[in-house]
Order: sequence, then C-alpha cells, then structure tokens
Amino acid sequence: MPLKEQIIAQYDAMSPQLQRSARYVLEHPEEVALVSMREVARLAGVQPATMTRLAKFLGLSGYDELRAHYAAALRQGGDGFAAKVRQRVEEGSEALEGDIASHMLQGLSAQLAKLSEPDSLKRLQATANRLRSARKVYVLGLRSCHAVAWHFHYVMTLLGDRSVHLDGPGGTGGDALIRATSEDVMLVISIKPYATGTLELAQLAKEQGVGIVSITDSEVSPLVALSEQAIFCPTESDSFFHTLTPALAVSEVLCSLLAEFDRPKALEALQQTDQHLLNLNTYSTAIPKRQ
Amino acid sequence: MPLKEQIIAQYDAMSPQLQRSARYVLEHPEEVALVSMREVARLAGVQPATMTRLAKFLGLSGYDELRAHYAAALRQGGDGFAAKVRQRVEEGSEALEGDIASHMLQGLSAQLAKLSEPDSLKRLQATANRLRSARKVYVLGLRSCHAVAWHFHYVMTLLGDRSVHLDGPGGTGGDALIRATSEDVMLVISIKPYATGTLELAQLAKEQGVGIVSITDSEVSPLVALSEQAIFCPTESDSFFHTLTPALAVSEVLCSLLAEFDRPKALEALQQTDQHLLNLNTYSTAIPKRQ
DNA sequence: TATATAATGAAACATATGGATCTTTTTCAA
DNA sequence: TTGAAAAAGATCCATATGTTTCATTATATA
Repeated sequence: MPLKEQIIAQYDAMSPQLQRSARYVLEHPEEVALVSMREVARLAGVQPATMTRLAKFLGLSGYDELRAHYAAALRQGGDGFAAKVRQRVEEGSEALEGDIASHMLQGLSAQLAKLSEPDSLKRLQATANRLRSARKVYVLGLRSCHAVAWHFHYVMTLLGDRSVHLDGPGGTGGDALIRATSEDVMLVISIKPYATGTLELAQLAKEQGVGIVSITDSEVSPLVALSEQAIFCPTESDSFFHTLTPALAVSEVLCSLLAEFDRPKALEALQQTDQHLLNLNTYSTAIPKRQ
Repeated sequence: MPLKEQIIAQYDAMSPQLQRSARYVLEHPEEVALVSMREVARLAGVQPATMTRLAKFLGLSGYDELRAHYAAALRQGGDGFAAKVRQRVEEGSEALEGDIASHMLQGLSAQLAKLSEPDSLKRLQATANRLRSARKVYVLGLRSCHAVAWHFHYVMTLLGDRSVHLDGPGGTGGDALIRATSEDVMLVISIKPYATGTLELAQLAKEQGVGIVSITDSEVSPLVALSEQAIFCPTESDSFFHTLTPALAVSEVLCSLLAEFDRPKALEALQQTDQHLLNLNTYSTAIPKRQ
C-alpha cells in the first residue's frame, strides 16, 4: 500500500500529536476503514481535529479520502490474504518450505489459545486472588525462568512496591527472604529441568510460612507439592529449546488481573511512575544527539 | 456466519423490497460494513427506510447492529485483535472478571498468528541470516525489554559463546562494546516508550561500525533508522500494560533459526551444556532435602 | 528575555446519518 | 367494486460527523 509508505516516510516530519494519530492509523488500518473519524480519534487518544490535520498533512483533501484508501484495502483483503493464512492454519502441518518460523509461531498461538480454557482461567483467577491479599510478593525464577520472573517483578514495580525480586549479584538472591512472613506470598516460576536453587528457596520460604503460588509446566512438577496454587503452561516447541512464551503470557495476565482488582489505584500508580520516569528522561522517541 | 443463514432462511417471508435489500446485503457484505446506510440503500436500489426495516425484520434493534455484524466479520480477516480491544472499550468496564484473562490470551494468540504472515517471516529470516554471520552478537534491551534481551542471550549461551548481554550492575552495561567491531552485530530490543539509554547505545554501536538489527513495535520506531533489519511485533493488549509476549516469541524463533543453521553443532553445544550443568547439580526433579 | 511561530485544544458550524412518522400505493379477500 | 391490511414511499427529526475557526499553550528564534 503506497499510503502506508507515505505515512512512514513523512512520519518524522510530523508534530507529536500527528505522529500519535499516524501511528494508530498504521497499527489499526481496519478501524480507520470501519469506524467514524471521531471514534478513531478517541481510540488513538487524539482530538478529532488531529485526524483531519493528518489527512491534510498527507496531501489528501480530507479525512474521508484517507478512509477511502483503507476501505479499498479492506475490500480486497476481505477474502484475499487473511483467508489464506487461515487456510494455512487449517491445513495444519501441510506448510512445507522448511518454514520453521511459521510453524513455531502458529504452534505458540495455539498454545496460548488453549490457555484460555476454563481450567486455566480458574487457576489464573485463583492465583491472582492469592497474590492480591499478600503483603509482599516475592518473585523467584532462575535460569531460563529469570526472564519471566523479572518481567513480572518489573510490571509490579510500576504498580507499587509490594514486589520483591529474589535475585541479585554474588549469590545474594535469597537474602530478601530474611524478613518474609506468613503474610507474604512467593510466586515461583520454574519449568523442567527444574533449577535446584529455585526448589530450595521455595522450600525454605514455605517453611517460613510464606504462601507459595507457582507457574510451572506440569501437574507433576515438584513445585505442585509446595504450592497453594499452580498454573500450568506448555513449554514444548518444535525447536531444540523449551518455549517460555506461554509462561510469559501467563505472567502478564496475572499482572493485569492484579491491576484490575483496583483500577483507580493502578492508574494512579502508573501516573506516578510516568511522572518519575519523565523527570529522569528515561524515554525518548527520537535518536538522542550526543556531542 | 449465523446472520447470513438467517437472512436466507427468512428470505421467502420478506416483501419484494425487503428481498431486494436482503439480496444486496448477501451479495455485498463489505459494502454494508464500509458504507453508510443511505449509500447501501442507493446501491441496492431501495429506500433508506427499507434498510432499517430489514434490520428490524431480522430481529435486530436497528441498522447499526446489522452493520456491526458485517464489520466484525471483515475485521476477523484483518486484525482480529484490535477489534477485541475496541469491543472491550465499548462494553465499558463491566466485562466480567473471568473474561479479562480469556480476552487477553485469545488476543495474544491472534497476535502470534499474525506474526506468521509472509512479511514477518521474511523479516525473521533476514534478521537470522544477519545474526548468523556475526562474530559476536551484542544483545541490548533495557527496562521492559530486559526480559526478552536476557532470554535471547541465555539461549544463545547454551549454543556457544558468541552472545554478549549488554547489561551489568553499576551502569556498566555498555562497557562490553569497547571492543566491538564491524564484524559484530547488535540485536536491539525496544518498544514504545523507547528507553533513551537503548537508543544511545545503539547509536554509539552503529558509529563503531557494528551492524544493528532490532525487534521493535512499529515501522516508525526510532530504531528503524539505525537498523539493517527490523522485526515488528505488536505490543497492544487490553490491559494497562504493553505486552512483551510477541516480542519474546520472536526472540525464541530467532534462536531456533540460528540453531537450525547448523543442527549438529547446536546439538553438540547443548550436550556440552547439559554435561556442565549436570556436574554442577544445577537441576533437580525432586524437592531437595536440607539438614 | 522577549517575540514570533508552530502545535494543540475547545468550541461552533454545516451537513449527513439513522430512525420515526405519516401518506400514498398496492394487494387481495369479501 | 369496495374496504381493510400490508407495503412502499416521502418527509421530518434528533443526533453524530467531518471540518473550520479561534483561543491557548508550547517551542524555537532573535
């Protein structure tokens, strides 16, 4: 689509608000075609006028012309491309071409879809409930599961200060447990092969009366015996390695559920975080100049 | 689509004008979704009121509801996920608790499926190729993207010693670049809001002649200007936070592609790793006893 | 620092939209 | 042929839409 290229090409020359609207248009072409301008503006977090300005900026006569472009694209795509993808998926393993990537992605997609079955959902909800009432949440995940543990912790720090990540240089990771009590909960993430360190720390925490909830890969995982709640996620992939994508997804869902419990408070915390990071100049949208 | 069936079933019971409108709707579903009611009426050769009457005849509350059906159908071809987000927004916050998790997981599943479109696959392959020929691979991902960067690095260390993770205590993360050359490649992971530190380090590396490839969220990400190759992955979710699940999936696919380039060597490296970790008693399948 | 300029937000406007109402036409049984 | 009932057409209304204008706020320049 030439219009898309044009938006990308002119993006850098746009004002911040125009960029915002342009970005939304790039990422949600169907919405542009199907929904009113004011609605698109609302979704993009922009004033209605900005959408008109975007269209003019792109050299079009008005917003309607912009929509016309995307409507035309959708008309073609209707039974064109998307249908083919779906067809490919339905054909299953038929896709040859040595297309490892496609296989993996579709497999992962299916695994996530499976996670939305009632049993998983119930476990997610139960685990979120348990975490909700905790004074502090200790997060433990070693080796491959470090990524998931860290990410969970990171998101939780955006929301407040309840989260403690059990990791640190020089083998000091477990030290934070010193003052853990039975009011606290530990979220353990571990998949096969289970890291000895994870099991030891979890066991220790349990002996201190800390409640354990876990994200793991099987009903027969050693973590199950320690845990009040467990969520099971698949780790199989058709590559050499186990996949952590479902585990990360589960962790993200947990974060969301926790945030939903108290929307207003979550929003407030996020705004506070935003302000803090703004003060620190943490983020940028252009390549910074150095001298 | 059940609505289509319904129209067919009730067709015989309609008056001539209603049939005319129904027929047009059946034959031009995209128009119904994309165009105003009056316009559809004009195209169908029918009075505007007839379209309203058709909708009511079908038991719908009004024409808008009829259009909503066809819009939803069109969206499934295109994105699918954005629609779900939108729907949530419209429903307001009254979505049932249990549905949040389910929504999120299904949305993520759709996003991963979308990553297996030809364009993404081409980008994945090209990026893997570029990484393959590198002497060293520097991996950079700060803040939320740390999880992905770390996981990529971790898997790469299982395969060999080409990977260097640009992270470290005391702000020493960038030091490893000191000896980077044009034979090396840097994998940068960053999504909006882009961490200033990431952009700065990537820019610096590029000036040193290091090739840049990136995983980011948009064609208009600042990383695109720096990168020889870029892979785009969605980050939208219907929660407060951006999702990193697609980015992690992409990173896992990259690892697999890299391993596949030389299966025997990858296998050997993994066995070596296994042996090493075995010697260290890193893993266990039962809860360890302490005394 | 003061001033010019661009960017943004808010409000006002003309118009198009979907729906409701009322009138005319058609249909068909008595 | 006539009268009742259904269908179709015409008209009107409140609302939502895309656009423009103007005031306000950032941003850059001198």
